[in-house]
Amino acid sequence: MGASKTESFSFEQNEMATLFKALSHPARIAIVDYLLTVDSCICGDIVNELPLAQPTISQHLKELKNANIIKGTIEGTAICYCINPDTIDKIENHFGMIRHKLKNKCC
Amino acid sequence: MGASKTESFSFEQNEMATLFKALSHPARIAIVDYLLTVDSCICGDIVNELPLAQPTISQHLKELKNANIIKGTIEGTAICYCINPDTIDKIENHFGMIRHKLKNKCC
DNA sequence: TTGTTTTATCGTAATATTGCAATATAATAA
DNA sequence: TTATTATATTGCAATATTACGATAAAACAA
Repeated sequence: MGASKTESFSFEQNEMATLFKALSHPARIAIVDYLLTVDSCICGDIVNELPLAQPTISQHLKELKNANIIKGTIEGTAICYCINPDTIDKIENHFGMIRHKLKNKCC
Repeated sequence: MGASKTESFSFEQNEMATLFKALSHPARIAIVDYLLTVDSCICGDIVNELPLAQPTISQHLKELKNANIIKGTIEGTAICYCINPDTIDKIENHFGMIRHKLKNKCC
């Protein structure tokens, strides 16, 4: 064993787990943070911003892109990455649901 | 290589990454879901609810506990787990911040 | 005490993630 | 065309995660 038993869980559960997994690394949190501080959706100077090698950043960007947390558009030789607000909405809604269910609970 | 370069990132970035990592597995999402559906904070019949062996559930519960997403109180031989609303708050605040910074952005 | 029930831990195999050097690809410039 | 720049992919070593059988520990009952 060792692999996750994803087939045992619902689509929604797997979907949320995938979103959280994409955000489960400090470098990827830092990338999201950085994309939020720059006013325009600046591209690969993320490599200059973070203490990781270019292939490593590229890999983290790919994971964020696969999870739909960011999207990238080609601009000449560069690629412009930015946050996907729809996915942020989806995560916020999930916590809204949790918050709602948590009302009138003990503990 | 292979280990995360956690020391290269801020406390907050590591903290959020740790929270998301705790939620990055469908079984742990399912545990949180289940704890939200039961009215009282029911304990280890999570084992009966999920298609995973007892040691595996115990391990997942430990990770959720370490991340402060759930807390457990001893009740005789059983242990009663429930959601920690403070941690839910913390995550919601993080997305509140993202939402706020995302206002007036292009892409 | 012994037995029962419930949860945690140990040990280990299978698999996944992280990080980077080397290399490849894509778009533009000269 | 060749060069340059920016990003992606490959390959691999180090490490982490997942899952579970076996076993231990903790709380109570008889």
